[in-house]
Amino acid sequence: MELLAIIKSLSNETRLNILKWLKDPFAHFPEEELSEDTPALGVCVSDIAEKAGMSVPTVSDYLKTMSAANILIATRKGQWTYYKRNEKSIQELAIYIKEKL
Amino acid sequence: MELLAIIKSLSNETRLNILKWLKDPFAHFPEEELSEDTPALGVCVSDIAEKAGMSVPTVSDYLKTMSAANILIATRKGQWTYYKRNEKSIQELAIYIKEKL
DNA sequence: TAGGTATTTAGGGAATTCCCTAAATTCGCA
DNA sequence: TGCGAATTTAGGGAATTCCCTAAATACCTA
Repeated sequence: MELLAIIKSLSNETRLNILKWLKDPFAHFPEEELSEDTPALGVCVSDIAEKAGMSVPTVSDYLKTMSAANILIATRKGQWTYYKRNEKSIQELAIYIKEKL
Repeated sequence: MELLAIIKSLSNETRLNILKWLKDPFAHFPEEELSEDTPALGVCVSDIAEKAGMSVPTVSDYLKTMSAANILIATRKGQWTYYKRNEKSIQELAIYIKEKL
């Protein structure tokens, strides 16, 4: 648990929004971009960039930062990289703040 | 709960340390600087700056940011401003992350 | 009211973060 | 093999954050 790295990875409005959107992709991304694999894989970079209204490279880097902090999980599948939340880490963060911070 | 403001107020190593030090002032500040009022009031700016090894104005500003985010509580007493943790807000943060983020 | 101590406000240089475009890389498929 | 689509890497201008010194303010006490 690198608390500072996690907090920094969340200290930006867009990145915080991404985390929230990924909590329920079906509520936040166009249905035609999603599939039955979405719950297991997450959402691909370009769909997240589109939703964020930002360039793909910027969002790619944001997602990389968040998975480096272990708050997102990346899965490469063919030419796509899918990102989903790391629910375990998010719960650990909550517990750390509650008990240790 | 302004989540982004709270996270930003914690996204710096020194500020995060301050929050941890204030969890147990008697373990982190010289005894002669503390008193029976410490648990109720917290620790004054210059003692925190000294512990952090940073200038008083810098730490004063950090503390102001953290109390603006409602994560610390300031009490002015004479010429001193004491800062203590806002345990309620910290618990709310943990709960928000656990349940809403 | 004058002087001393604690803090805050102002101002600014250095470092970091934000977020873009261009180029490079990765991978699927004809 | 070669083209097209998705992503990542590189490079950099603009904005923000970091954290200092100097000056101003607040408050106490003689």
